[in-house]
Amino acid sequence: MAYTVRMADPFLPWDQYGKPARTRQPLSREAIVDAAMKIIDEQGLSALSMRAVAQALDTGPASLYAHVANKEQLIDLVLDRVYGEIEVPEIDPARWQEQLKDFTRSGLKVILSHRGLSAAMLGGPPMGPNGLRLMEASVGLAHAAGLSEAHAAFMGELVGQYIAVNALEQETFRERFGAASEDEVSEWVDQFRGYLQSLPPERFPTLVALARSGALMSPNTEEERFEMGLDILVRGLASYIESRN
Amino acid sequence: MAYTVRMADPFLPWDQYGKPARTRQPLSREAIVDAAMKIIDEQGLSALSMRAVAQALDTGPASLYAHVANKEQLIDLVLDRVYGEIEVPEIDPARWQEQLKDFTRSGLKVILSHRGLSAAMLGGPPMGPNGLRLMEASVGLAHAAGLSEAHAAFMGELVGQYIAVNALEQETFRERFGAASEDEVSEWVDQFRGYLQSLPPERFPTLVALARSGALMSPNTEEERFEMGLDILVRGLASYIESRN
DNA sequence: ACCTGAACACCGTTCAAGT
DNA sequence: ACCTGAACACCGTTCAAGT
Repeated sequence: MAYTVRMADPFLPWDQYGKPARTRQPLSREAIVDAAMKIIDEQGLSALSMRAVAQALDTGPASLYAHVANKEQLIDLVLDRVYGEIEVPEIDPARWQEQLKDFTRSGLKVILSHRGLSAAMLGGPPMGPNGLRLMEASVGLAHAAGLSEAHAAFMGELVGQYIAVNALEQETFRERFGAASEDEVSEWVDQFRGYLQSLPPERFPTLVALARSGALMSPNTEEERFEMGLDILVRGLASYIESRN
Repeated sequence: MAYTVRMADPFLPWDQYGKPARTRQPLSREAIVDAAMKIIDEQGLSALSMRAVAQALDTGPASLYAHVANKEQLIDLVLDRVYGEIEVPEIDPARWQEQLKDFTRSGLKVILSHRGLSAAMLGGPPMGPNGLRLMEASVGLAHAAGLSEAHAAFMGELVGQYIAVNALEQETFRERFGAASEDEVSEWVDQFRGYLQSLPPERFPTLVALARSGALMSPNTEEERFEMGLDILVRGLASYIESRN
């Protein structure tokens, strides 16, 4: 067996007498969430494992379980921290439509800045402190728009789902074509268009017409698509509210 | 080493001369998809593993890779088969709203009957043969309603996302409370209501009012919630279409 | 061409043992 | 109370070898 240097060895000059050479900061829930967040931001949610978090903290995976119930809870904790980054509006009933849109846009931007986390948003309603803040904002907005609290609560969920689904869609698209150049993407689109054109027009009249019509999908960029869906959502809400009066 | 019975052993009485005793049907993509589907229906998508599929087919996991590129592709194949179970309407432009709603309802019902699969729906636009059939139906419906093909294509995606998100929500709810009795659920709701009531009313005015107002969420059942969201979606679409004329 | 056993490089979580 | 090493019971996928 080889001789290995131990921290407590009093003969090493860099070892300050009385305390161990390098006190690693002790494990804590906060430190664990920090480490998890860093992994997600750098490598995406799919790279998050209890083992990776443990390694970042220079310990073994089993040690994490003293501070966190399981991986699911850890992700929820990260998610709630991320929710804290989303700006919420001061509610102005007269401008609820524009405020709701801004809120949704800001939510999308934040969640997209933590790769892969959008998938975790669909795990259930946000129940952490920051999640409740968001709930209050969107439910409050819908309430100010004229919905009962109960209907407004449902509306808050719709908005959250809209953000999550859009973030997820944009992420999976980037994952599939992220490495590809613009040329490669448009080549792929051309191929797909060609495939649609080759379908039997009796059974697929609209898709064939679509392929022939030039643009495959008219809201073309991610942003245009997000905005169009958001417009439809807000229009639907406004129409629903009107129908109740 | 123990003597092990071999299929070709000519001395065993149940071994019919000339062909092996039990010719297992050969592996095929179809058989693999069958087996995967059975596992999903019985135990949910989370129980689907290449190893489980292989075991069901009495072989090793490596054998599957001669017929299927990877697990992701296998899930896509299962998904497309499930898409085949969804009924599509004969398009009648005058009734597009009701037809769209029926189509969405039928889609939800089918996807819910294959536990966990809804999560896979969010992996991208459906590109298999049955998926294209659905695309033609929803895009055709939106086109009949007055949208350009390109806008209609985007609309088709919205509908798919709405189905997926609702199925996913209902499934995660059942997963979390599926084992619980109605009493346990309502006890949990009461607890949550109490928590909301205890929040500082200055910072959470709407949530506190909501908790005090009795019903936590007004569309109460899964079905009511689905229908209300669907109503909002269709209203939004109708309003959007009108604004373009 | 298809199938196989064995291996690679991972997972989340538990548990007895240490401090 | 907190941390650890080791193990349990899994994963998806690859690869050389067999038929």
